Amino acid sequence: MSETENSTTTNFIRQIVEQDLKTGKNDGHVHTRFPPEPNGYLHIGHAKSIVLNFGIARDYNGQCNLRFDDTNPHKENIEFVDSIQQDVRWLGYDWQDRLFYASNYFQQLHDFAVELIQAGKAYVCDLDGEQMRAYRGTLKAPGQESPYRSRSVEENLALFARMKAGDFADGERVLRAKIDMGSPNMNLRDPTLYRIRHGVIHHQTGEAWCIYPMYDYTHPVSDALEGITHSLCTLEFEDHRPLYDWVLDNISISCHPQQIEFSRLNLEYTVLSKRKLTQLVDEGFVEGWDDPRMPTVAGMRRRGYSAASIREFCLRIGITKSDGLVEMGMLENCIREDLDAHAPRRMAVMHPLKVVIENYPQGQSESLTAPNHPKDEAMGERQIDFCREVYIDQADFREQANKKYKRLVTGGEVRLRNAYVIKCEAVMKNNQGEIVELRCSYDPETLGKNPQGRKVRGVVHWVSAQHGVKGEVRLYDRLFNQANADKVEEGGRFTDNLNPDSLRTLTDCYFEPALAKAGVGEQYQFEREGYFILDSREAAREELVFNRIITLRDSWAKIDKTGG
RNA sequence: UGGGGCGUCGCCAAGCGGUAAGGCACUGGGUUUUGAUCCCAGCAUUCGUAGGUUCGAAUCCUGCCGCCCCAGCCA
Repeated sequence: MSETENSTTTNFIRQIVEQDLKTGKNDGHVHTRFPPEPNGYLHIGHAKSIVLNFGIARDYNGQCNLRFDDTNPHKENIEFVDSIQQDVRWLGYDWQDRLFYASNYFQQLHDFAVELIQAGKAYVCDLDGEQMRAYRGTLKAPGQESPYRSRSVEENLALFARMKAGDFADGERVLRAKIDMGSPNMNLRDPTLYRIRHGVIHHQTGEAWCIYPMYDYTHPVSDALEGITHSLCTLEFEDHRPLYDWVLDNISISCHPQQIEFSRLNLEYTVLSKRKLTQLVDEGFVEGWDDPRMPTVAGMRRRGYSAASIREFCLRIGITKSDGLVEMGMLENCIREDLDAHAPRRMAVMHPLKVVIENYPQGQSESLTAPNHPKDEAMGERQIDFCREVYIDQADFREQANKKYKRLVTGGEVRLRNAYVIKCEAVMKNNQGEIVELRCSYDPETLGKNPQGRKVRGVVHWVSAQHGVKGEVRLYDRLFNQANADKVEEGGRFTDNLNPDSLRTLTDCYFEPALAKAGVGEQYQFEREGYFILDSREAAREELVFNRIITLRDSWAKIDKTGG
């Protein structure tokens, strides 16, 4: 697809980078990083950050590291570490040999902490969580200094060593920065630097450590150690920046990256917080992290979104500091644009209605040729079998309708896509009065050309009853009913907003024979219906199972609804 | 004693003192063996608001209003 990448794309962060380059800051280097915590799967909000960080590195001849911010072992695991790498790669980015873990720096982090203690800028505090909260003050009232704040350097050194040695239980003591309990910025009221965590096996360091550094302390040090020039993060870290700078100003390290914040992505009809996504998975509201309805990279991949379309989306929404709620239509347009250009066309009938073509010889069939793409001849063609009995979609026939309805009506004509024009001669019903079959005739002169003297406006897709392959289709709709899925009534839960009809399964579908050879990861357009992909988890099954990625734009639906 | 941010079309977003880009959505019209695609046209006299500075303000200044974030030993 025509990615706007690196052409017109600019944003305030790129402007800062360009300015830095111009003034020779950082010796003309650009070095970014994408630093996820491995406590869940990546979602489209992460994709925004990935596209930003790796994109800047690529466009300004710099580098971008992948770094796991793995300082809180009991929320993290190796499954997440693996999935994150897979997802970043799938999105099209390469960190080469620069895969890092914050835990790589545990020793250095420790040594810098000792340095802070020696400089009288950090102390061991015995207050428990509740006491600490009380001492911290409130948003409007200053905090009180901890009674342990004035311990001697020697005592702090000894205590910190004992923390590290495992002499204390979880929560018994922490190491704190000595900054300002009266600061209007809560983050500067002697923030915790280290806490004690026993009995957890860290996915990288095992049981080597029982003290773990906090994000606010770890992040600036990790960035500096890696020579990051621009440390990009989301808006909620804005008031952590003074602490980020404090850490680097008070340890013996020369590199001092610039933290720049941008707004996180909010998307209509879904949630993008790891906490909530975790709940959806853990409480069984969805099949898993890769459920096709999930806004995760894994879910979107399984759903059939292309990496290019996700990248394009991330570029189109831009980077700013204002928080917004992006319409789904924006994302949908990106995938439709990509798939329209690249997906081969096929025919599939999802609500079959049998059509018997009475003047077509019994037992006969023929192989018709159909292009794989209406505009791109290079995509070739395939054979489609035609015979006396075919299926069309129930929605493509009405006993009677006004002239706005361009499909088949009793006594009317319609073209079978890539085949002949047929005319409905009779409607067969069962005892309940339901339509079960159509009796039609076909005009043998209409293959590849229009009939003489009359216009046939409608075209419908079809599948040969004799040659078609039966299978399943899963139709996905928005996961939530509310555009702002996070917004809940007093006392409610965000899961109250879940759309009960986000998944519909159709088991009585017919696919044209060429679809039997569909491979994992191949997207198709089922003409007049939408874009589909084989479900990767069901690919081993004998029966075909397709996921609907997205419908085609449907202007008929609007006309029909307004009384067409 | 509160602090930090943000307000430009329905949504996203350029704009950086010289007279409101673009994309999505939407509305018309054309082409079409997909009611798709494609093409063409339309869509902010006005930038949260009230003042001020200026020949000139979305851009600078002041006040007001609205929204978001912060009181984890989470990130």
